Amino acid sequence: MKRPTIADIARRAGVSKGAVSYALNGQPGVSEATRKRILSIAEEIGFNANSAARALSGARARAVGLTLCRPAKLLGIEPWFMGLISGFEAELGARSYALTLQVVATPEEEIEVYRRWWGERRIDGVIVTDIRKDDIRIPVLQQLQLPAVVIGGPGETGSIAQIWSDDAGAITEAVRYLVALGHHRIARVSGVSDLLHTQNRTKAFETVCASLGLDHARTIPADYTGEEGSRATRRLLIGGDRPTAIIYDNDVMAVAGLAVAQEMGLSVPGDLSIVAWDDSPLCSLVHPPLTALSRDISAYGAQAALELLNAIDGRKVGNVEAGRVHLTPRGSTAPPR
Amino acid sequence: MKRPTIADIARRAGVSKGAVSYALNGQPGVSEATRKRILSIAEEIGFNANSAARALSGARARAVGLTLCRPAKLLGIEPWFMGLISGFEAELGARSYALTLQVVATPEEEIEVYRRWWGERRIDGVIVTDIRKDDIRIPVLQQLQLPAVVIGGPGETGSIAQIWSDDAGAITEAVRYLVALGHHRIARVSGVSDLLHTQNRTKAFETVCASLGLDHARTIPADYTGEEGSRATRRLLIGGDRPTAIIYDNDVMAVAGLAVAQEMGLSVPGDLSIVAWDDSPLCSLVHPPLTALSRDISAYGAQAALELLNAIDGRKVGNVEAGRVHLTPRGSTAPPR
DNA sequence: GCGCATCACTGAACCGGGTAAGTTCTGGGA
DNA sequence: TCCCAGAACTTACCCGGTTCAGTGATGCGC
Repeated sequence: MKRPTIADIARRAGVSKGAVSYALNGQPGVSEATRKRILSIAEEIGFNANSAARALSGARARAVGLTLCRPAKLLGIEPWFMGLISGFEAELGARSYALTLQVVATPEEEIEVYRRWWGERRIDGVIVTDIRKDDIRIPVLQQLQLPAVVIGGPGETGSIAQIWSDDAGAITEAVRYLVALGHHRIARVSGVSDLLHTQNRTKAFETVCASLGLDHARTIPADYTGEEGSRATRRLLIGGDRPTAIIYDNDVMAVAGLAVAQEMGLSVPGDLSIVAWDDSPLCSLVHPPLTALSRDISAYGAQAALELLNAIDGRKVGNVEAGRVHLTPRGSTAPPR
Repeated sequence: MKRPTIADIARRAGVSKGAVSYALNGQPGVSEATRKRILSIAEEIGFNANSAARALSGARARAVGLTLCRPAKLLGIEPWFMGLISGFEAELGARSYALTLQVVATPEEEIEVYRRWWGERRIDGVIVTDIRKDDIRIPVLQQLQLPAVVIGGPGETGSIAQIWSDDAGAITEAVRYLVALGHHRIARVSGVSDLLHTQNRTKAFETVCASLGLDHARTIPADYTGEEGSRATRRLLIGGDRPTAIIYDNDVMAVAGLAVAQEMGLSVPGDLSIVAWDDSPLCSLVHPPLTALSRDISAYGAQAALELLNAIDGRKVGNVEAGRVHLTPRGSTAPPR
């Protein structure tokens, strides 16, 4: 089956290629009558512009790139990325931008992918996640002048757009809630510690605990995986002055922590209260369902995509705060016995 | 920063564009010495061929497409797709093929996306999942002559390559194992019932139960979500002759089923044994860890990508059985009390 | 009735690689 | 010495859109 081109349309409409191009793109230069005729022919023969030809002349690939830099094992189970991806799609799909995905192992490899994409003109911009302090990807993107949007922060991203959520406010709310329930010994199991948002959360956690006079507050670093979540939880629970509440930096570690508590014969929430960061169906799936810090990840992704499209179109972009994180109380939190 | 082109290389090497193209593609027509010189210049200035230009002349986009047709909520939590994606990437990345993703709501919309991709020449082939009986996507792909590989089955896909796993054998093994433990009342909570592999599993489940003389065997249809998993489990457990073992068609429903059992005060595996289809970190995360039907999803994806690349290159493709599914016993199965 | 602006369109160049066809040069055999 | 084969290139066109300069035709004001 032969793919129709604008030349086919031009022939049938009895006009030149140029006129067809103007008509299809809503440019001035053709009469309304001709435009209608051309559009109806295009519709009739099922015309879609060849993306390569368009990219070659117009310098717009109509695609954006996303790299996933997490071990495959974790990628699968963490709802975060898929939520983000659905959000992107909502905005991208509406403007028929494609999303190109690449799984990488390290930030260095990620930079290589950016360079390759840029050289190949394969994408018009990238979405950057898992931002670190003094992230080595930022200067490369600036040097390449590759439009980008950073998810996470707030941090220093120079001229690059940024979407972030108020992690400090959220963790403060969670700690205050636990204290209000009567907890005094609160611990936290954190995600990968060189990520910027982990550092922001840790700082905020320490600040609020200090201000409330909680002496036993401490953060055990982990890496978002269930294994590390279990290990950190065991370390916390076998100690003499074990915490009565634990806040986990993601849902996977929280579920793992719940399993450890059950395995040790502790009742949740009687002996231990659990709060998960990032609500997902996983949190309501287990028993008891987990109290969580919820945010609309999909909306977060949509907002990021929109910001990136703005950057690609050369419009002004900024430093945007995403929708609020709010606490969703469920069965895993209660006053300590 | 200007992107280097073959014209830049040609100028620096003192040869024509054509010679550079031959050299870079390993074609005959240039001397070994010139080829080396050209390659080293390309390396030095960080040349990457413009994918649009290449696609336009060579008619190869060096990208493959994948559509995800599941509600966003489920997409996030099911490890299956992300596992598959990592698998694809392993093969695609090695040949610098890109993976283009699109989230869709219905098979009809999926067909629209295929047509658009085809018209835009954006991709060289597609990976088709969630295959149904008399799937409406198959004839469209054949008509467009769009290279494709179908994941799932076995079923009728005509000339299109297919990767499938022995679901019938796996469910037979699971039932035999439960019977060997002493279970007689075994139920199953299935996935979306018009999917081909669900039907294959249901048929095999009925066959093996009949051959073993299990009268109480029954399948409750669900849809892979935690909500439906819970609902089906409740229906099964409140009945008079409640099953002593349940097999779930995915891990998410199995975890939800475990939570329902705990909520109803039933002990797992004392009062109820649970088997999950598709092992994932989620299964080892909960307490007790779930006995699962394991398969290497990532390898499954890699195999599919390889088969698709073969189809794109016009090589013969066939009907491939993926690695075996095997039973991984964990804490959620035991003899009934 | 003339000049000029505007509209509607055409023709051709262009983007950056791929490749068929043509050209030049070298060396070996008769 | 001449001829021819083959290597090592160059030239030029192709892919399918976009865009800019140019061309008639029309309308409008004076």
